[in-house]
Amino acid sequence: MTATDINSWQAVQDEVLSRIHSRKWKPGDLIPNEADLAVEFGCARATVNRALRALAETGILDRRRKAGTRVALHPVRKATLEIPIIRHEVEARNLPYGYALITAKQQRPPVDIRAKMNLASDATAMKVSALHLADNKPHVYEDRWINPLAAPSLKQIDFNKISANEWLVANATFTHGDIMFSAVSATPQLADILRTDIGAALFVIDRFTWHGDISVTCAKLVYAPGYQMKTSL
Amino acid sequence: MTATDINSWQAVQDEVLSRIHSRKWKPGDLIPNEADLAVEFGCARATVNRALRALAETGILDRRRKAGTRVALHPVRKATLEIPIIRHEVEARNLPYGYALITAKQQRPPVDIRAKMNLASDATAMKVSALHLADNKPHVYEDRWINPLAAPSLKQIDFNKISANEWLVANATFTHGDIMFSAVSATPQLADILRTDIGAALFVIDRFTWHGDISVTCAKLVYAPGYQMKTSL
DNA sequence: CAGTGGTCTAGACCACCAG
DNA sequence: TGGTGGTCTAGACCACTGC
Repeated sequence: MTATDINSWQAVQDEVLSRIHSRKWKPGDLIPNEADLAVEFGCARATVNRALRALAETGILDRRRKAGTRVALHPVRKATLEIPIIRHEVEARNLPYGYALITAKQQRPPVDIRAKMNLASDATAMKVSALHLADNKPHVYEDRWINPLAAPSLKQIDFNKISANEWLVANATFTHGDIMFSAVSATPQLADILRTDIGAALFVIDRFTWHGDISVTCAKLVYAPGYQMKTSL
Repeated sequence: MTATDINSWQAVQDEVLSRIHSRKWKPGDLIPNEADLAVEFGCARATVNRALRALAETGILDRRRKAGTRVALHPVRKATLEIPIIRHEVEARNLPYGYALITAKQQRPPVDIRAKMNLASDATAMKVSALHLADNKPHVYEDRWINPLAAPSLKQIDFNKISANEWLVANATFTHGDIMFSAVSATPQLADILRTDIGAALFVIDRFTWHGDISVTCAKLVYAPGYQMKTSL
């Protein structure tokens, strides 16, 4: 029995982490089972379970029925990225936010977009291009296709007043999506919009969202040079 | 009472998601409290709690004591990124993995690294530069400083045989870290190493890890053109 | 202050799967 | 096939916080 009982799942988690960090339990080691730890810590098994499950979700522990719980040998650490609304992201930095619509019109998407969004060959979709500003400087160029089937009230929206980014999150729920991060060189057009040099390295986020098997939107966000996306482990 | 009882937390989660996706519960709406839902679903409150807590962690719900549970108005969706060992990432794509050490030596780090790693002005650290190959082509350039205080057996390691990336995860646990994603233009040196053109847009990951208040390592990973980091929502 | 979510408990049964 | 984690339950108390 330890001097002070460990009776909250947070305390259990801290104790387990401390044993890992002190290398009492090393990567690859099998640790005691839940029942034994519950006895040792003086708490219920469910409490130990909650703590160990949380650690497994972050990738620090590996758990398998019958095989037991091990300290992860190759900690595939999971970083959680928050994907905020662009306006919030800018305002969180205490910078004035600005927004300028470039184009918004319904048209037939090019074949690659049609394929990715699984649209019929004669279908039309809403294309919205806009520039988000931070501190009166170009911040992100947003280039987006929206499937009208997924957002029926789409035609009545004035994308001069609200960004597609913001309108969609509240008005077109999605069930799942994919997101990709990459780097591209500024094309002449992008360089002009973002007021930077042709060839500058730009950070890009591509996002596809779905509602069941209906594509909702496909968006490309191109950030001005110098942008960094940060998170912690 | 629904036709079939909902008695697993997964089923509760599915039912709640289905009500959100069908817009029976819209963004901003207050949903019934745990006790009421437990009665409605015919399960224990703890089961409802487990389901709603999981949804809150992904950002779909907003929960506050006394105020209740609401469908998130601005779903700050959390994407979890897996940060794998580079060799595993390459092998997962069924490509042959290669590794070439460029330099590994103990030296005094430049002032900016010293500052970021919180090292004494006369301290030395191990600098390791290496190239990871996928399919015999340059894949990632790794440029890293390692604090010898955090990895005592450091000098005996032959970084020709194992990458610093891989050795560290198993031999120098960390308590927390920061990670940043950005885009840079290829310098002449980077272009040479990655066999690409000067000025090409490259995806970069910067990572700092700590063990308590001791810096463990600071790494820069520069990916060859075309690299995309993907995840799902 | 009172209602909500947050958590702990003790016990139970079950699903999975390594040996 | 037995040991392990995964989960559910019913009940209880607590912490926070909007009203």
